[in-house]
Amino acid sequence: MNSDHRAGQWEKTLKSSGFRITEPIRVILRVLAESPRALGALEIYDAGRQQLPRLGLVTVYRTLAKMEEIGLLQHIHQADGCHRMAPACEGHQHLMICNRCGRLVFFTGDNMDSLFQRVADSTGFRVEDHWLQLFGLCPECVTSGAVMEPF
Amino acid sequence: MNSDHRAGQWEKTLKSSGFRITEPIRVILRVLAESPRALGALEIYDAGRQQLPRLGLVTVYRTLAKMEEIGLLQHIHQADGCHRMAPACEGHQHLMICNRCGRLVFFTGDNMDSLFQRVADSTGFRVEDHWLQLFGLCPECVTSGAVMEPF
DNA sequence: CTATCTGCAAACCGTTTGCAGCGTT
DNA sequence: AACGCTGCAAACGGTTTGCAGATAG
Repeated sequence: MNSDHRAGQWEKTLKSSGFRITEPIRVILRVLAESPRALGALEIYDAGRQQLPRLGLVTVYRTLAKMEEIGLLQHIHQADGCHRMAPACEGHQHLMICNRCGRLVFFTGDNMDSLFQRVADSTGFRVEDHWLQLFGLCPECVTSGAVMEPF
Repeated sequence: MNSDHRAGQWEKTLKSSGFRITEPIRVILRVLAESPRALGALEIYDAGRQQLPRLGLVTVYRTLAKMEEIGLLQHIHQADGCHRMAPACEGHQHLMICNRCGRLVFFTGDNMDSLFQRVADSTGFRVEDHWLQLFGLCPECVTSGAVMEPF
């Protein structure tokens, strides 16, 4: 299964970064890897406690911080705030977020460099990094009907 | 002066949206209009108290909320959080943020539609909205030397 | 065996709310 | 004169820290 594989990869990277692998961490990795959408710390905590009732919210925060630190996760910034986490983009990937179900879809926006070059030429700004997110409807929600409130 | 003009425009829009114009609000508008970079509520509070010592932090929050509600301001999402506010983008404008001094530069990214079309075609995702921010060095910081920590 | 990780409680920080009085309109 | 706006204090929600005990390596 794909999410098992992702969790396994994350575990390996954490271990090789010098972190110890414990049961709470394994549970958190599983919750994150199985979710099709970005999750807040409290959501991870709630889902995780179904597998490991003694799990603490603090452990969730500390694990998320480690994973973000070594580039496994990223904060997702949405209109309602910035507390959800998702797998990090790789290479030139960017994120699309479904306004209806919250599903994340990664895509590769390869040709932004010409835009950046144009902007740099016309403003004198030296572009070092960029941040692009698209919002809309994922294929499932396009076919299944009307637009609703997020989540 | 340009920032006076901007503050005046904001004041007019607030008034025509049914809000009353008071001294605290005028101070907050002035602080925002004069800043070349995005400001957090506490920063606005501190700057505002130099003009009006009895200004309350709560009033800052309430004024920012009104201004965001009627489309005058936007939240700026940066690596260190999402608590700073800046003038809203107009039309097809996007934002560049200087990694060194925080200066905001607006630019018009007119030709993103073809990218969105390509992404929509290849993923089935219906793109409804997008969000693009560039990070780098503003012209002043490019010429004045090395990259430093933000702010 | 030791350093790291854990969970709890409490601190912390940015933001919001209840309220009585003030000031715009 | 009426209603919105103000500032204060206190509540609030999300996140972080101090600590003593548990556990991975």
